[in-house]
Amino acid sequence: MSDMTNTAITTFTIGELAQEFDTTTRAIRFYEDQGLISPAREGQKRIYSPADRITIKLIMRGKRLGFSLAESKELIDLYNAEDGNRMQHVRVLEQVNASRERLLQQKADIEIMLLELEEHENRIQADMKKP
Amino acid sequence: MSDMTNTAITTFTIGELAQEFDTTTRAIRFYEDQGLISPAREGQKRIYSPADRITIKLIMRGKRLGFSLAESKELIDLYNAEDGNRMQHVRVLEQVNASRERLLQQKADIEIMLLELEEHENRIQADMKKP
DNA sequence: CCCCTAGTTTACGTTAACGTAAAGGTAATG
DNA sequence: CATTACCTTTACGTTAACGTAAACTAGGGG
Repeated sequence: MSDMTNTAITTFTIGELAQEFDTTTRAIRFYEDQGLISPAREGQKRIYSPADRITIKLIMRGKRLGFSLAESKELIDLYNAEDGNRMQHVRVLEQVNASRERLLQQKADIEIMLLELEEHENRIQADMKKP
Repeated sequence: MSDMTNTAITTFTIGELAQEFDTTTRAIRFYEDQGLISPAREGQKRIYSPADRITIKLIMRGKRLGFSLAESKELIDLYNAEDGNRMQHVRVLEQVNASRERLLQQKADIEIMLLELEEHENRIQADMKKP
């Protein structure tokens, strides 16, 4: 154990997170560069908190859905905006709705593509029994 | 009417399709360059068939889901592979399953993000009533 | 005949999201 | 004490997906 004074806070190294999310340390540093995460430092070394880890998880999920890093950053900033006055709140709610609509559109696209895949699969399987 | 000998086949110009799919002629020509479509020609001019139009629709849907053009091309080739022997069929079915799994993963990601958005929205709306 | 619109090719420019290489610091380990 | 395993910064390279500009053609209108 490295430090008994620590109150048992789980932290992660950049290598651990890279492995867990099947990415590279270069990528994770790049996300920091773009302002999506700001891990603590212990000397030179980056120390990632559970919250940082969640943020990376969100980034990866965004990537799977074709979100750009800029878009993911918007979402992250959205969730991190604790200090809201009413003006901010309204804008945040608008952003939430915009994101929701995008996701629903994607969901609809997925349903269509799944149906088309199934149709195609059926045609092929029918084709395999015939000649 | 341009030609009475034509048997009433609907065709499209590149400009029409660019408008319909809210993109540019440059983009559509690029897709051709990458081998995703091969429109007919009338002299120099590209003439797009309904099938070409469907292909472009598929490309656009793919883009909304974060598919690269290479990935969309795979799907298009998948659908266009009418001339299948059994070897081909097996590979096609594998491809279909791979695509399906990807889409299901995306769908799961979307459900999670929708839930998170809703949670966040609730927190904010609760926050707006308090102080 | 001139202009306008819509098409064409060719080619260089641009942005995002890292990859890759170089050069170095640090801590444990044989 | 030298090696190994991770970490660091800096910086140039790369790929995808077009954007943008230049220069040209073809057809219809006034």
